[in-house]
Amino acid sequence: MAAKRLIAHTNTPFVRVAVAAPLHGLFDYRLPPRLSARVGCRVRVPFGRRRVIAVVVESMLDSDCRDDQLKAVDAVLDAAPLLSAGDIDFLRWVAAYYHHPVGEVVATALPLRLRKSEQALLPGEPAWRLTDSGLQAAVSPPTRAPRQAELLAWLHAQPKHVAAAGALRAALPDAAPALRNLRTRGWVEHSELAACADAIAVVDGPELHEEQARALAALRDDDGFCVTLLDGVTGSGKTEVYLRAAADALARGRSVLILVPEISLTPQLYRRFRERLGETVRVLHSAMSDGEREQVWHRVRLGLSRVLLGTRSAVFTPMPDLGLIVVDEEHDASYKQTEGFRYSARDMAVVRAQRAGCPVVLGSATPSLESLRHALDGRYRHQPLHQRAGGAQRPRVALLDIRDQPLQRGISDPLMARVSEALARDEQVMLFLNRRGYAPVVSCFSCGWLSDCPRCDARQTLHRGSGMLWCHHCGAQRRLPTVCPECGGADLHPLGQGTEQLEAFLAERFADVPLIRIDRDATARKGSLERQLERLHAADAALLVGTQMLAKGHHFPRVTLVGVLDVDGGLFSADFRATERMAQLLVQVAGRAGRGERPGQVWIQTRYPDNPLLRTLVRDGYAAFAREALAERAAAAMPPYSHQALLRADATDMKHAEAFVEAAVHAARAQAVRGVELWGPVPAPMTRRAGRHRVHLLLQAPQREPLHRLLRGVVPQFAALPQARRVRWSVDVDPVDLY
DNA sequence: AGCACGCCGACT
DNA sequence: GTCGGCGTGCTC
Repeated sequence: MAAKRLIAHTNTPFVRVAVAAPLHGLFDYRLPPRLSARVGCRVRVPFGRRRVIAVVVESMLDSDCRDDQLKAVDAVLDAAPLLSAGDIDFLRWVAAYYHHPVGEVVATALPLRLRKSEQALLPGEPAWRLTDSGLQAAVSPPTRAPRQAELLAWLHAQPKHVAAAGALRAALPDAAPALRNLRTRGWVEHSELAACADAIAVVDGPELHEEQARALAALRDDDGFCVTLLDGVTGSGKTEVYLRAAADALARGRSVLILVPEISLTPQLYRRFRERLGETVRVLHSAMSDGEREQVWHRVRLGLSRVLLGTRSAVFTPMPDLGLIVVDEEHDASYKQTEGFRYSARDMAVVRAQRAGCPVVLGSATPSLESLRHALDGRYRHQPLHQRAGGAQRPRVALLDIRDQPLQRGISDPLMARVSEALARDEQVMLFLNRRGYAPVVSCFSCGWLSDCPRCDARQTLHRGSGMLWCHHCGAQRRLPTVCPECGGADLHPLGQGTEQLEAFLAERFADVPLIRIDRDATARKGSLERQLERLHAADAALLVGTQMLAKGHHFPRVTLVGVLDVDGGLFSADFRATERMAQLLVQVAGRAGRGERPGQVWIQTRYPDNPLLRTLVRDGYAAFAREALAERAAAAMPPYSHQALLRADATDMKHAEAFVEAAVHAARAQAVRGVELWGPVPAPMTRRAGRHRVHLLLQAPQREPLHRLLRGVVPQFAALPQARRVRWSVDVDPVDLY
C-alpha cells in the first residue's frame, strides 16, 4: 500500500498516453525527472513529426518499448488530473467494448477546447485586487480624485483586499473609469477569486401520487447499483420522480447526471430543475460555445456544481461521488451516436452507474425492447406508472381502414369529417405525417422519369416553398425543372404527400382556422416555433401538421383529435426495428391528445388493419405490443435475444468496398470463433449514398462473449488490411439501424 | 487523422 | 527543367 501510494505521487519515469488518432494502441513516453504527470493529466508529446495533446492513462516504472524508441514528454499541461483513475478505467473499458481506438474515446470525454487548446479554462471568477502600492495609497487616498478614493476604500474594506469583478460592478456601478486609472497607476491588478460551489437549494414539489411514491421508495431502498425502468405513460409524472431522487442524492452529498435526448432539452426542463434544486443544476448542450461548455465541465468535475443535465456526450463527463444517473426517454434514438465512435449513451450510463455503485433510472412511456427484456428477466427493476397526473383520461385509439377509401391528399373522408367536427367544436386537431417536404417524388407522366438523386439510391423530395428538389439523405439540391429532363415534356407531377402539401391543402380547406406546421423545415428559423406555439395556446380551434417533431418535447393541452395519416411504412420495412419505432412514435403522438378536460381520440389510417402487432398496440397498448414483439424477436433470434455488430465500409468504387469486406470475412473466419454468424459481404440497404457505395458485414451471436472475442482479435487486423486503404470503414457494436 | 516521402504528368 | 497529383508508410 505504502509503495503504491509512493508510485502514485512521485514522478515515475514513464507514462502511457492516449493520442486522439484512429490507432488502437497506447503510446509510452519517458517523463523527464523535472516533470510530474499523474494519470488523467494532459501532456504535450512529440508524435511522429508533429506535437499533439495526449492524456496520461498509466504511470509506470518501466516500459516494454526499447529505450531508443521512446521519446520524452514535452510538457505537462495540467497541474491536477482532469480525469480520475476511475474515469480512465471506464473510458478504456468503453473503448474495448466498442472496439474503437482508445485515444478517440478519451478525446470524446474531453470538451472540444481541451483537445485543441493547451490552457484549461479552470473555473474561478475574475476579480480585482489592491497591490502593495495600492494599499499604501488607500491609507492616504488622493484628495483630487474622489471616485478613485472611494474605490480604493471599498477594495481596502474587502477581505484580503480582493473583490469579484461582478461584486465590484454591483457595489459601485460607475467605477469603470476610476478602475482604469487605478490600474494604470499600478494600485489594482487583475486577479482571480477561488471558484465557489453553487448553491444547492432543494424546494418541495407537489405531493406524489401512490405509484410515484412507490417508485421513489424503491430507489431509496437501494443506494448501490441498480437499474430501474420507470415505465410511465406521458404525463404520469416521471420528472417528479427524477427530481425527488436527485434531491435525495444531493442530500447525501452526491452528484447527479441527467441525460435527455437532443430534442427534449427544452429550456422548460432546465428551468424546472433549477427551480427545484437550485443553481447547482448546470446544462451541457450543442448550442453552447466551446468556452461555456468547458466551464460547466470543470465545475461539474470539481463538484462545484452537482447536477448535470446534458445530451448524449454528457455521459462521459467526470463527476465526483456520482449518486444517481437518469436517462430520460431511454428508447430515444438520439442516445446512439450514428457516426464515428458509435456509442450508446444509455448503455454506457448503465455501465457507468455500475462502476460508480449508484442507481440508474431509465425512463420512458415506450421502453426499448432491450430495456424491457432486462426488466422481464429481472435484471432491471420494473416500475410502472399507469396513473396520469391530474387524472386526465387516456385517449381513445382506433384504426381507420383505408383500403377502399378515396384519399384526398392522403386524408380519408371519415378522418376529414372528424377533423371538421372537432374544429367546429372549437377544438384543436393534430395531423401527423412523418414525411417533410411537399411530395417525396416528382414524376414525368409521359416518359416515367423520376426525381432520382444523382448521388444516392433515393428520390429527391420536392420542396415547393423553395422550388427545389432535395435529397434528404445527402442534401443534394437542384431547381425543380419546368420540363422533364428526360423527354422535354411538360407533364411533371408530384407524387405522394409531405407535410408542406398537407399544410397548403388544409390552409385552403379550413381558411379561417389557425394552422401551424411543425417539422425541421418549418422550425429551422430560430425562435419561430416558440412564437407559433404562443399563437396556438391563445387560439380556440386550430390545426397542427407535422412530422415526428410533433411527438417530442412540446405538449398541446388543447388537442382532442390526432390523425396519423400513414403508419404502413413502419410495418413492412427491411429494418426489423421499424415496427418498434413505429409503435413508440404512435404512442408518443397519441400521448399529445386530450391532456386537458376533454378526452382525446386518435385515428390511425392504415391499409393493414389486420396486422397483428398494430392491432395489439391499438387494442391493448404498448406493453402488450412489446410482449408480442419480444416474442417475435425471440423466435427469430433477433436482438435483444442475440447480439450484433456491423462492419460498414464505403468507397466511391463499389469494388473497393466489396474487396475490403471480403478480406474482413476471411480474417474473421480465420479466427474460428464458434457461435458467431457472419452475414456478408452484403450491399447496405441504400447501396449508394452521397456518391459512395456501401457494403456491410453483419456479425451476430446468441452470446456477447464470443462476438466480442472475435472482434477483439479481428478489428486490429481490419485496420492492417491493404484493402482498408481504399475504403472508409467502421465497426458498430449494437447497431440500432442497419442503414 | 496528419504528415512526409516518393514517383509520374502538364506547366510557370 | 519544376510544381503538384495522391498511393504508401508511420506514429512510443
